[in-house]
Amino acid sequence: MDVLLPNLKIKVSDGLFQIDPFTSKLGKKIIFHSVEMITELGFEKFTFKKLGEYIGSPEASIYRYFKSKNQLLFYLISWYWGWMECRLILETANISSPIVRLEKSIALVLSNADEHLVIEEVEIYKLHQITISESIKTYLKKDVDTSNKEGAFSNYKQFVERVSKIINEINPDYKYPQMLLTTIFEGAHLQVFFGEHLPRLTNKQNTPDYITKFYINLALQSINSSL
Amino acid sequence: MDVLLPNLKIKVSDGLFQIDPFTSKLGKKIIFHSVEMITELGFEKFTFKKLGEYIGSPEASIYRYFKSKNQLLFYLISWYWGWMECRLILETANISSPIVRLEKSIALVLSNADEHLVIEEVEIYKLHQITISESIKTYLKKDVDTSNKEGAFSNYKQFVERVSKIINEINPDYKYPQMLLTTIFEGAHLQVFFGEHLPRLTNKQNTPDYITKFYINLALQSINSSL
DNA sequence: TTAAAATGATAGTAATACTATTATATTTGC
DNA sequence: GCAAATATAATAGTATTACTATCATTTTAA
Repeated sequence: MDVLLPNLKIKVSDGLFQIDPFTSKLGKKIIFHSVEMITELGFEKFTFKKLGEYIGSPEASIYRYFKSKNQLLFYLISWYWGWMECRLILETANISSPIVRLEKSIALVLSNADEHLVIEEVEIYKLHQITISESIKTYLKKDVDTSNKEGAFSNYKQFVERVSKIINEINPDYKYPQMLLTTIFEGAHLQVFFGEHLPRLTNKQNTPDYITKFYINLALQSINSSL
Repeated sequence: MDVLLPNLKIKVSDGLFQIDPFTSKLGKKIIFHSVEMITELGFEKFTFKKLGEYIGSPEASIYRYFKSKNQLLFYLISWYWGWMECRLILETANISSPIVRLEKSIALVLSNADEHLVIEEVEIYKLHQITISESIKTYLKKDVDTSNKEGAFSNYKQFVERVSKIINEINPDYKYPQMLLTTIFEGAHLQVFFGEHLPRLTNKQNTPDYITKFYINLALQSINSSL
């Protein structure tokens, strides 16, 4: 896909960085290696000091790109949803059936990229894992309203919005598209996590796409019910 | 209800405390005021130092009851699910229809208590709010397997288990009761939060119980589908 | 070529999440 | 009622975190 979209530039709200990291070598190193380190350590144990040591730059230089490690995480996850929207557009183009488009959208959220795919210095596979375990934590905070104003969730909202419209093509009277979709997207990420760590909270199956199928069924049932 | 169940003692795994807080005055103060402070400050900005200053005891004394602030949060949320299971048992007793029992179970997760209800030093209303915004964060961590072994999620799993059985009464062939329920419970908490802070990610209605109705419908549709 | 901008090197700060030690209350068993 | 055991208070200390500040040096752009 990097071959197909060579001039792709994912948009991220400018409240999510101090200097656009893609404008310099150091910026790109910050992106690439922060994704690596957060995947490995988890966000909590990740620090700018460790990142600085790893890439051979002082902490202070990283702070010129991102004012806090929270801002960096917002940036990465926002980039992820921007990237997901691109994929969504591509993968649903030229499909007339809204049901099929919805199915593809749900499958997309659960599908990870090839393990070695790197777009714009971003290791997609690792960023997907970060999103699964960290994204929900970014809004469940006391200062969510501030983060929201800085644009932390714009790309996610836009993604949800786009899929909502597909739902309303299927059933124009359906009243809960956003509610249904966030239930599905957040639920889907959670089931992946439960499957690995808390199996009694899910129903893991041998087929690789049981989660996708479950949520596609859930969506279609709800959309077509007379709620 | 405190009148109905005067001898109620909620069980919490003994990996979630160092000394049972209900065995002493100080312990009870820790529980009561930590619930207050976490509600007010959010868990991140809550510290044992602040709590100690507030209740007039040194930090070190609190550490004898809970080895970390994480352990205290696990304790509180575990207590919450223990309490919820009690309510579940009471509220579904003597109801023969499993569909009605399931409906009551879902409604229960979304219903908050009276604002001034205090059981065993716990302000239920505030603990419900803590659970909404903090519980999901407690498992999405790198050390989830350790916390799990310490019993951090036992009460939640048991609650889910109990409701799962109701689902299987409705449809013995249904394969995904846990997956459906965690989707609903976590989703329900999230929609409450979105309704207050990120309205574009939900579909808030004027009726107070629109979330409950949405999830009850979702559950019944899925359980009766031939998935 | 020069000045502006970015980066590096280094230092410092307040707060966090604890641990350790010793003194003083409080409770319990006899 | 009193000693022994136990719980709590008072105080100090540590490594780490999440930054901020300053100034020298390198890189880049006009």
